[in-house]
Amino acid sequence: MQELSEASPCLALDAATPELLGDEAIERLRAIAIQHGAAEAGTRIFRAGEPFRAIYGVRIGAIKAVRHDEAGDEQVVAFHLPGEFFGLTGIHSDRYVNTAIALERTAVCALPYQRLFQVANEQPRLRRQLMRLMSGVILTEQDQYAAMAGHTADARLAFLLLDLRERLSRGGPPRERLRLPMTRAELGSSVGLAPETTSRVFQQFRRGELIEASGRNIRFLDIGGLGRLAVPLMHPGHNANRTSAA
Amino acid sequence: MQELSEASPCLALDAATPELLGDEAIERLRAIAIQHGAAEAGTRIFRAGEPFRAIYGVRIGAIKAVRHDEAGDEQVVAFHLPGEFFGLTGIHSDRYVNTAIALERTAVCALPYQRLFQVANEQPRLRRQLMRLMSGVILTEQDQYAAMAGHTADARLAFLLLDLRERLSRGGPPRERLRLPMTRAELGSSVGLAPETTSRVFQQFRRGELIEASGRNIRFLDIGGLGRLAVPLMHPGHNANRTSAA
DNA sequence: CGCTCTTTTGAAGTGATTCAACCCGAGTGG
DNA sequence: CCACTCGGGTTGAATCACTTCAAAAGAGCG
Repeated sequence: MQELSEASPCLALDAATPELLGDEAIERLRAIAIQHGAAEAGTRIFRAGEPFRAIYGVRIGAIKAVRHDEAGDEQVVAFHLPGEFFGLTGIHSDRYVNTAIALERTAVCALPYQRLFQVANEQPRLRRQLMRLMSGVILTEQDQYAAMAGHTADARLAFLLLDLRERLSRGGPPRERLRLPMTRAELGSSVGLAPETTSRVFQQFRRGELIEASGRNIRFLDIGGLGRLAVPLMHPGHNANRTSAA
Repeated sequence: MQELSEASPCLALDAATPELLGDEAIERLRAIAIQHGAAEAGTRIFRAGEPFRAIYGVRIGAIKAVRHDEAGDEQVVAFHLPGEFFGLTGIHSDRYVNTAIALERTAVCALPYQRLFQVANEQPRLRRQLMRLMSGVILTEQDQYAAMAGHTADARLAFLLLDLRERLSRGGPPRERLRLPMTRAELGSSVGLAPETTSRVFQQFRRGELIEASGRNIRFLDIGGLGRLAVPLMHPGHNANRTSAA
């Protein structure tokens, strides 16, 4: 389905890298990046509590970042899609705080953090990009947070679907059809809804002719309509340079 | 009530600064920091959409970061307490995305971002601390996010109260009594609850002998009990070096 | 001392969860 | 090739939690 060879987005630190970082920085990054082979669905990239060693980038596929309560049920904290980075919270704690699990056949690359910062010490522009990257993650988190707080299930899922549409179309223009890498349960969990509720809202969207959906295949019929549902929580400058955290 | 002169926490980039940064970095930071005088409750430090110029630190008082939907009602995104930094999302967007409002008489200091990064360019340890700071913000956001998703009003507020207790006792041991700088409505809004619900949960906590509360004055009677309510979403390493974002 | 904003309380309404059953499609083995 | 199984998805009915609306009591501030 998806090619395992591809212009490595692992080096696309945030948006337009080559111009922003300069050729030398790119070369240095390429040298330290460790390309991992394809991981099957369900593979854990790292577990909560493990010592922090590297920041990861998604090349192809998709990752979910989850936390477990002691009952053992998992709560999805974020999704990480191609071109995005995860594992950033480890910088602060020296340990990963989430567990990262592949949702489908997925390839990631690792940027070992010691070496990454060595390079950053010599490359001011890379430093700037790293800061922007982290700031962007904070922004994304806050958007998600605001999207959840005190809004209905429709609004949350409309927001999530539009968000995923944008991120899954990364690079190109937003796509009308796409295949979601996650289950209804995971979709719901990420915005604090039960799987049944998620399913019901999907039905409602179908009846309202907002989307077509069979299984994980989605077709967007009425972006404006979804936007109107999600609108209470949108804000300007909500677009480009999206990245996720772990 | 609170002294306006005090060892400036504006320079306390994250936890134990002097050892971590070195005297020179501290001196440089002190030189660029702009100490603002006391701002009355209700003062806006910056507004969403304004161009990003500086990162702010709270010296005394408290700040709320809010977003407005087009209906005009505000949603609290975060609180910023003494020793914490805010305005970090501006790095990514070149504009502030939230509005920062003083909750009480509050003094902040500004670290103009151009100069801050000039200093960071020459001080590797400062860079490291900045990264850690931002990583910590991401972590905090995720904690809040996880705290909200699919949990009851009791759990959310128990979590919030314990969090505030820890942050308001910054430096010293956790205090048993404290004065909350925000209203019930603001407390509730920050975790996605209506003010009435917040009030009712407070009553419930009182009846359960978990806290005493009259107005904004809180006394913690049973930390363990609160912890048990909030527990589904706690995780280890959740403590030190807290910071907030805007 | 009176005004206003905050907090509290009640009662009714609504939206999401829960529990349970059923369906569907993919994969497996007879 | 078909029956079986298993996980994910859908649907219904009952319950529960939070919100909403309304009203009154407090608290803080001029």
